[in-house]
Amino acid sequence: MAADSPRIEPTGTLEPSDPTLSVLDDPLVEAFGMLEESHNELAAETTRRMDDSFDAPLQWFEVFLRLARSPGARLRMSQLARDMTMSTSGLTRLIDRLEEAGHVRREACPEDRRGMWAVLQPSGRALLAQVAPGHVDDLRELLGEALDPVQLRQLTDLLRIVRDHVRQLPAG
Amino acid sequence: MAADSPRIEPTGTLEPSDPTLSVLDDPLVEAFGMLEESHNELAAETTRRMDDSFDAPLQWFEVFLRLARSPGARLRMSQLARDMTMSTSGLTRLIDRLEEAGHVRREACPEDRRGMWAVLQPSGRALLAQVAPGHVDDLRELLGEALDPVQLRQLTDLLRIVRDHVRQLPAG
DNA sequence: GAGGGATAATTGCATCAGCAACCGTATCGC
DNA sequence: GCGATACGGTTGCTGATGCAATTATCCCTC
Repeated sequence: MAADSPRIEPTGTLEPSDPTLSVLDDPLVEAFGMLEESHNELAAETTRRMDDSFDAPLQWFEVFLRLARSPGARLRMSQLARDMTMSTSGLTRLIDRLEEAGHVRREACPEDRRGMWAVLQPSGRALLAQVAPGHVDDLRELLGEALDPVQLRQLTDLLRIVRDHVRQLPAG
Repeated sequence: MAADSPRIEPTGTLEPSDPTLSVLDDPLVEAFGMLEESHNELAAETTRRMDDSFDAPLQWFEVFLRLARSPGARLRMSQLARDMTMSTSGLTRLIDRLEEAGHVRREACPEDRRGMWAVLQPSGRALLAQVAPGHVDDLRELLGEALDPVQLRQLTDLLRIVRDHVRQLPAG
C-alpha cells in the first residue's frame, strides 16, 4: 500500500482525473470510509482471535451479552433483531443455532401469543464469562493501545450521536 | 424499544447481576459496541437507499471509487482485497460479477505473471458518477446532520488512528 | 541454476444473511 | 362483536463470504 510503484500508464482506459473524484473527496465520504475501514479491520481481527480460542462465532457473544444485560436474561425476538441490526429471519436462524447448542432457549410469551422470548441459558452465560477476559485483552491491544482514555471517550460519544441519529430517522 | 414493560421475573433462569457484566462494562467494550452499532446502522441505511435507487450493491461503488482514485484506474487483486478487508477469494468472486456486468476488466500483469489488474471500465465510472451525488446527499442527512464539521473531522481522525493501528499489527 | 519456501489468484465447499411469502395473533374502527 | 389491517415470527430461496486446497509464479539461497 505504501510502496506505490512508479506506474507507466499502461493502456490507460480512463483519464487520471475527472469531476467525479472531486465530489467524492467530500469530508462526509471520507468519514464514512473511515468508519467502514476501521470497523472492518477491528471486526475481522477480533473475530479471528475469537475463532482461534473458541469455536463459537463472535456474534454469539453479542447475543449473550445483550441477553445477560436484560432483566430476566431475556429479550423478545424482534427487539433483539432490531438491537443487532439484522433481519428477523436472520435472527430466527441465529437463535435456532444457539438453541441447538443449548445456550439459549425460546419461551412463549403469555402476554402476546405471537411473540417469543429468547432466554439465556447457564451454558451461554458460562461461555460468555469464559470468553470475556480474553476479549477485553484483545480490545486493549487493538483499541486501548491506539487511543488514550480521553480519545476513547470522545470516539464513543461521537459514535453514539451518529447511531442515535440514524436510528431516529423515519424508517429506523 | 423505549417502553420497557414492567417485568415480573418470570421463571428467571439466571441471576440479574453477576461478575461477568462488570467486566464487560469496560470502556473498551463500550467503544467497540458503539463502533459496531453505528457502523451497522449507517451501512444498513445507506445500502437500503442505494438499493432503492439502483440495482447495484453498495460494495460495487466502493470498488469503483478505489479504482477511480488509483493511477491508471487499476489495482492489483490482492491489494484491492486488503484495502477492502476481504478475503482474496471473496474479491475474486466480486470482480467476477463486476466483469460480467462490464464495469471492470481483468488485465494480466506483465511484471508479475501471477498477478492480475482489476481495471475500471467506462461503464463503471459512469455508474459511479451517476450514483455519487445521491450518496453524498444520503451521507449529509445521516452523518452531516448528526455532527458538525469539527466533530466530523475529530471522528474521522480518531477512526483513522484505530484503522492504522490495527493494520500495523503482526498479521494485519 | 536448481530447490525450497512464499506469494497471487482461483476453485470447491459449507455457512450465513436478507427478501418475499406465509401463518397466526393482536388491534383498531364501525 | 366483526372485519380489515398491522405485527411477530418462521420458512424457502437465492446470493455472497470465508476457509482450505490447488496451481502457477517469484525470489532467495546454496
